[in-house]
Amino acid sequence: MEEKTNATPTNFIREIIDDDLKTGKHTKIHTRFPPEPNGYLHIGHAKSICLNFGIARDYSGLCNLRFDDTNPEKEDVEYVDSIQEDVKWLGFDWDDRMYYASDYFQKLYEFAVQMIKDGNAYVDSSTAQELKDMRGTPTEPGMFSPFRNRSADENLRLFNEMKEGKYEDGTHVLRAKIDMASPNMHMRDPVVYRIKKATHHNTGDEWCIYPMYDYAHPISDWMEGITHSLCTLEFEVHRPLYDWFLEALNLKNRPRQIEFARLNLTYTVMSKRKLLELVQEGYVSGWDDPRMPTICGLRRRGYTPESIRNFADRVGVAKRDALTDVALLEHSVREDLNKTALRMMAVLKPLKVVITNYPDDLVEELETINNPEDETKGYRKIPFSKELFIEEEDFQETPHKKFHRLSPGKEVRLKSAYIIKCEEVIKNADGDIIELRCTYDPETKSGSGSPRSVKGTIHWVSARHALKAEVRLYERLFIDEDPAGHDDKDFREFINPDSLQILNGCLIEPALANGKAGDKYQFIRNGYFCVDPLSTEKLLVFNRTVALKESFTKAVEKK
RNA sequence: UCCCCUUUAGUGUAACGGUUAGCACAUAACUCUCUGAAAGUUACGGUCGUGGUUCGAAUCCACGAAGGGGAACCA
Repeated sequence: MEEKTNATPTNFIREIIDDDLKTGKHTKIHTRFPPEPNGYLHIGHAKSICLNFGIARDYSGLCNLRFDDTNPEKEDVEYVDSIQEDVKWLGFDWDDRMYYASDYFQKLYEFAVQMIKDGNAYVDSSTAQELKDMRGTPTEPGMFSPFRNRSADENLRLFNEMKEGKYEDGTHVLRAKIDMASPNMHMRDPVVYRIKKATHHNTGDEWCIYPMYDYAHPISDWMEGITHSLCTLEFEVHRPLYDWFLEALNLKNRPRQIEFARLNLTYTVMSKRKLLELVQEGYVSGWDDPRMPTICGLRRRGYTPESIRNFADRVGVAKRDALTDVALLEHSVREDLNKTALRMMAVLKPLKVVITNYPDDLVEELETINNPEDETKGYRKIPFSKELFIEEEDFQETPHKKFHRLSPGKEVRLKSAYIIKCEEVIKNADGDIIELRCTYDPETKSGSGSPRSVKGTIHWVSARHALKAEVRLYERLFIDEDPAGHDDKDFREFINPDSLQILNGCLIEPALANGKAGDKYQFIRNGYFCVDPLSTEKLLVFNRTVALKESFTKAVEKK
């Protein structure tokens, strides 16, 4: 369990850490995963979680979970709960180091007072619009606010009054005094505190002034003893500010911010706003819809934590914007499930087969292996009888030349059972095939050592013993590789109308009767499936996690 | 328009001045198979461009191009 054969590949961040360890800059590595509790975590967060917690694990360091909750209007406990659940589910543990940026509000306030005393911050009483107007543009420097030279005493008094709730939202802000002419807009006297008379999910009504991210983040990192503060590329231009606050407050043992490219996956969207729109506008059933790239969606879809961690390792970490092929994610689950999932017989689109020469009332209990990749998973019995169901598409009346399943006069092996031969095709008045009449060769029972072999082997269920089930097949949610990547088109235009297909008449082998939510199986020759949380004894519901790779249909389709 | 970042096969990533530029996924072919899966073998295919430095450049420099980010009292 401990030693991994497939070690996490190195990356530029690990190289920086190696170097910091070598030079003695640090002796212990400390990272953090700092989500804002304003939405559900998705696969992109999983990358960050695996990076931060993975580094802590590999360097015998620590990784904190910290809720970056400096904006009460957007945050909610619903999200802090789901985030904890998802991080744990992914297999990571923050021990007792779960923090909130809001835990630091008092300290943050004191540091702000210090900055005012040092002449590094001032209260600005301009309106938001005036602030915007004075900021200038990327090509033109900003202008000094008329409030920029208020005395420290006046600033202190005003800032305290802001805190005491004397002023309304938007009437004053605290600003860092930096450089209104900086080519980096973030350095043009950024807002440090704003007034928000809102109830905070953690601190309630204790505060009515809230620190901005740019200010709270470096200090929170510093207070937790973070050595490497990893974030995504869009914060690159914030780094000078991050460093500026640490410098202005003369803090020692400073954390270092390092940016990496966020994860993008083909055929999906990753922004919280877009995911929210998919939920709110009813394109999906909720945050945990199995088509969603959210952690809870992937979990419900049947993805395993192991497969997501392996995926994150394979994706790697770098600084260039990338669009990762979702096939890599799918490969990661297949790889994991192939080793762990029990094989089961399940017929999604049933076609009746009657074995005419099989005794009417005989039921044989045939033995089959649970997972050929893992002998220790053992064997089980499957009932076999005269009337069976096979997969509709495993029969072709006029077979394609390379088709080697069942067709008139041809033979096929029923997995773990017998070789059968199709003798007669029964059709209804409309000409639809409704039944196949076959004969079986009693000498070919599985495990009997029969020398006969046929090209095809198909799965089946016994009509009398099969259970009914609902099976949900999922396709990609979007028909475009990069639905959010078109300036001229809304991502909704690329929604795949056929991303969900519900099959109602599926028939599954009786061993599947007591599957519990989340149980994972391979339905032989069909794919990997898991029991949906909404599944009941009365109505078994399965989600297809991912189909098996299928070279035959692909080859045929190409012709 | 100004600032910052990035650029290696179809995709993702490695190589840190000296390797036939590696690995994974994808794709294709074959072998095997009581899953047309898995497994195994093979194939395919790459350093953004132009100059320069150097005995030697994916790697260093310059210029250019392309992509991304940046002007919330969001994170």
